[in-house]
Amino acid sequence: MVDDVNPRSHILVDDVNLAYDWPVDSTRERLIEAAARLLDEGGPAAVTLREVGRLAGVSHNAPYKHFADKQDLLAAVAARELARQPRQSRQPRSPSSASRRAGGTLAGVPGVDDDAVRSMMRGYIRWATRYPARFKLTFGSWSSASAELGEAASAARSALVRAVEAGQAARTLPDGDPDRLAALLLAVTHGAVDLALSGHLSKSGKGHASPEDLVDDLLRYLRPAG
Amino acid sequence: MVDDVNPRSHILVDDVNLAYDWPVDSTRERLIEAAARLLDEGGPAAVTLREVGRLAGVSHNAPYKHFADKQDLLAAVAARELARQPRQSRQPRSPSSASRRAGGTLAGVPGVDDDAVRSMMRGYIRWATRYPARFKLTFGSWSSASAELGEAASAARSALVRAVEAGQAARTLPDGDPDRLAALLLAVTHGAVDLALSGHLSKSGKGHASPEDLVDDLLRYLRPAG
DNA sequence: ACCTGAACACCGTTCAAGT
DNA sequence: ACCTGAACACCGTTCAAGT
Repeated sequence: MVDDVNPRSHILVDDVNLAYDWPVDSTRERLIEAAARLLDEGGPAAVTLREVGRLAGVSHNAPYKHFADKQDLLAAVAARELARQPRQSRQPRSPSSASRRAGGTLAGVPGVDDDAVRSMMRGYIRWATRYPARFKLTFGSWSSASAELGEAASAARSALVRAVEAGQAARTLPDGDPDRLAALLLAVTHGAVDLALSGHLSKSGKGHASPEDLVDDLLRYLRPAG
Repeated sequence: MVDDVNPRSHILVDDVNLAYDWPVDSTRERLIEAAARLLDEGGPAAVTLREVGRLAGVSHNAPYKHFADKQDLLAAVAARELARQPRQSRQPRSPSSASRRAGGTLAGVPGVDDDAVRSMMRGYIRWATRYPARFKLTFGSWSSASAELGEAASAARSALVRAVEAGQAARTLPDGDPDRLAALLLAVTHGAVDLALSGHLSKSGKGHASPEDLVDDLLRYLRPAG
C-alpha cells in the first residue's frame, strides 16, 4: 500500500518535473494529488472520497470543505493535468532530439525548430500513454465545465497554435488558419492515442500503426509540395 | 444477429433501422437495451443494475444470470453498438448525397462513389454526436476486452478499409497501405468528435471547426496532386 | 435453467458538533 | 475557517431458496 503523506515533507519542484510524486502542503493540493494517485493505480473506481481522505491524512468528508462534491475534485485533477501538459510537451526530451534539431531549418533558434509541432504531439502521446486514466478523465464528459478547466484547456490549445505558426513560417506546414490546422493536428493525435488506449487501433499485422506513426503520416501529407 | 426470437416480440428489423426503440424479447436483450437507454438518458451514473432490472421487468440481480457482472453487461452494450455502427455509417443519408454521387468518378457503381469514406466518417460523427454516452462507453477502458467486443471492432475497421481502397481506386486518396490510411482517417474522426464532445475543440471565434470540417480538411490534404 | 428477496460491505453526501 | 463522527440512502454482489 501507499505510505502516508505528511504535511510539509518535500520541497516543491521545478517546472520541468513530470510530477508523479509531489507531496504538497495545503490540504487542497494533497487531496488533488491523492485523487490523481488513486486514479493511476486503480482507475476511476479506485477514487473514493474515503480513500482520498485517508491518503491525504484527513477524514473522509473533509474534501467537502474544499470541493463542492466528488465531481468537482475530479475536475480539479483534470485542470491540473491540463495545466501541466503543455509544459511537459515542450520540455526537451533527449540528446538525440537536440542533435536532430541541429540539422533543422531553424537550427539557430532554440526551441523553435521545424518539428516543434511533432515534439509537442509526441509529448502529448507520451503523457496519455503514461497516465491513461488521467488522460481519460481530462477528456471525459464534464457536466459543469469549471472555469478553471476551461482556461487550462485554452492555454494548452494556444501553445500548440504558436508551434503551428512556427511550422508555417519554416515552410514545413501549409498556409491557412493556424487555429484550424492546430485542431486537425490535435484531433489526429488525440484520436490515435485514444484508439490505441482502448485497443481499437489494429495492434498486429501489416495494418499496425502507433500513434506516433500516424502523426508522422499526417505531417508528411501536410508538407507543402514546393 | 441470429439470436432466438421469442413469441410476441416485434419482428427483428431491417438493416437500416437506427434502433433506439426495439423491444426484444429475450431477457438478455432486454437487459442490454435497458442499459443502453439508461446510459443515453442519464449518463454512466444512471446505469444501475437495480434500474436496469426494473426497466427489463426482472429483479435487480437477475442480470447475474446473463452477465458475469455489471462491467460485462456494459461490454455487451458496447459490442452491440460497435456491431451496428458500420451499418449505420453505410446507410444512404439523403437525396442530395445521392445526386452528388451522380457526379462522382465512379458514378455507375452503386455504393462505391468517390466519397464513400467521407460518408462513413460523417456517419461515425453523427452516431457519436447522437449517442455520446454510448460512444464514450464503447471507447472506454476495457480491462477484459471480451472476444465479442474485439470481433465487432475489427469488423467495423475492415468496412472502413474497403471504403479506403475504393477511394484509392477512384484516385481521390493517395496510394499506400490502406489499413494505415484507414487508421489515419479514423484517428482524425474519432479525435475530432471526442474533443468536440468534451468541449476541447475551440467552440467559438475564428478557430472554430466542427468534426466534419476537420475530416474534410484532411481529405483535401490527402487528395493526390495529379 | 432462470429468477427472487434478504443480507453484506461499501460508497457519496448531509449534518450537528467540535476547535 | 476547517475538520470530525454518526447517520442516511443507495449501490454492486453474494447466497439460500423457490419454480
